Amino acid sequence: MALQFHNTLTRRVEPFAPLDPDGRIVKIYTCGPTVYNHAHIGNFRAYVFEDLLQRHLEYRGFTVERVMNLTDVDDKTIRGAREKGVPLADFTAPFKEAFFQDLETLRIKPARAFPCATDAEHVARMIAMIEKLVAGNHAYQAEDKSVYFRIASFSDYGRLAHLNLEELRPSGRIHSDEYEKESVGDFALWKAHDEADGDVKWESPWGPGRPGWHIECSAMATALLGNRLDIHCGGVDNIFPHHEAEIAQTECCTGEKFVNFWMHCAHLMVDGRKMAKSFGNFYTLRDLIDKGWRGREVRYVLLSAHYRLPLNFTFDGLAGARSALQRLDEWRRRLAELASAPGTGEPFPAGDEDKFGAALDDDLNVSAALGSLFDLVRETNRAMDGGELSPARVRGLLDYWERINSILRLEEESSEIPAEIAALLEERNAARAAKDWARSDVLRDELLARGWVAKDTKEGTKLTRSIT
RNA sequence: GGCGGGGUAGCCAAGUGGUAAGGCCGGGCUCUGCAAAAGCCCUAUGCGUCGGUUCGAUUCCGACCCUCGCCUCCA
Repeated sequence: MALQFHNTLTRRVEPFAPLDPDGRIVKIYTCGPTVYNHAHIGNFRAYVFEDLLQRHLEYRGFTVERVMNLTDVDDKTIRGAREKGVPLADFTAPFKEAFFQDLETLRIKPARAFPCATDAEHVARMIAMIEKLVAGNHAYQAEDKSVYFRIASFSDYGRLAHLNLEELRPSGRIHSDEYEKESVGDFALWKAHDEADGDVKWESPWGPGRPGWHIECSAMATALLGNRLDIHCGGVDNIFPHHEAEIAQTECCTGEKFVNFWMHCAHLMVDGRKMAKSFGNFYTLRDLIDKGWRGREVRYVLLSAHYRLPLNFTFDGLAGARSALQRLDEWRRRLAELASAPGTGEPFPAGDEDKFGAALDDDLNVSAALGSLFDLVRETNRAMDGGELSPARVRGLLDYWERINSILRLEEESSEIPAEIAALLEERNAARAAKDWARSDVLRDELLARGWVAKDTKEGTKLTRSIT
């Protein structure tokens, strides 16, 4: 099956082909976090989905150029800095650093660039774009000195979200100052400085102020990737208004179609309901790590359901992920032992029977892909039990695992056995050889206390790290 | 009110106009000094409800119920 993805613009699954005339480079822009706190696992669902997308494209031979922005100026960051009494940059810096650590914990491949909204060159570009929009009659300065995009000037506005602008119902999120706009749907490109912003301001042709949220993505995406993108990702809640606004601004500036494929992932829920601090079901990645869960376990949970379906996150699910991963670990370890003798691998899968890759080609059907992997695990375990797997075949299977793991990145943490642990193991082996079971059991407990599980198998005792 | 996701075993979750992948849990077996671990095997006459089309519907059509979300700075 040819590679195909769901496109929010058309609400259809469409064959994917990059803009690159050589068909090699894929340009992706992904909306990143607002750094006013630690990102929560719902945020990371989107980033893990984007990671899966990138890695699968790479599996298929594309070179992915991906950019992810960091929003480091907005109402929330300004408020946070004020409450703490520190400059904005000092307030956001630790959250930026934490975010990068979290990406690493979840084994998310870093983007090629992580531009920040406050980067001088990007602020300059935002201002330049706004000037162009004003000159082109797509934007205007209102009485409150802010500059707004005139949605009436862009006939496609509402196309991505499939919203009929006449039927929009006012919500509580509209601020009182917005009646200064020509239309209630007009959104801010440049926000005039006010008291609450403190010293957070940039000079502009419209007076001091700061960029609106939407324009930052348009400026940074076009600056780093060009006027046209292959794919733009985000959570479904970004469809409207954020991505709608991005299309309007960017296309009015460039006169070109901004994005070919819009891909949005559904929300994460926790225990069957929206994650919210008031429900007591709000978790950052750090909360889970502190509870003893591993990054790859969280990654597995976030990865294992299709990205366009709501994902219900539970601790039962996390425990299930742990068990499933151990099954994969054990399988890989068995293969590795059987493959230890040198030799040539027998290519696997034979021909084009790559069910795993084929499933992902179909709009990242990761559930089907994992299903095929576990089928393979069971079949080959059975063959290994019966001693029917040749070393060459085993090496081929290991090679296949390496390839699909370049997408999944679910391998176990490498665990070198420390000398003292090895010494305890030696001692226990001696006790067992002497059939001194009491001593053997004491040493097993000792190993366990130090975080290692001893398993006596017919090939001898094996050590693995205990969980938590 | 408008727009859009979902409802498949105890839990999570693929999928198809022809009789339900996979994972977790549970049960059985094997291995084993014991234990643990691991491996194998088993586990939905059923796919929200009610109608319709069809030789045949979980799949297509219609109505309805439930649930989650978006509707102007939430991934």
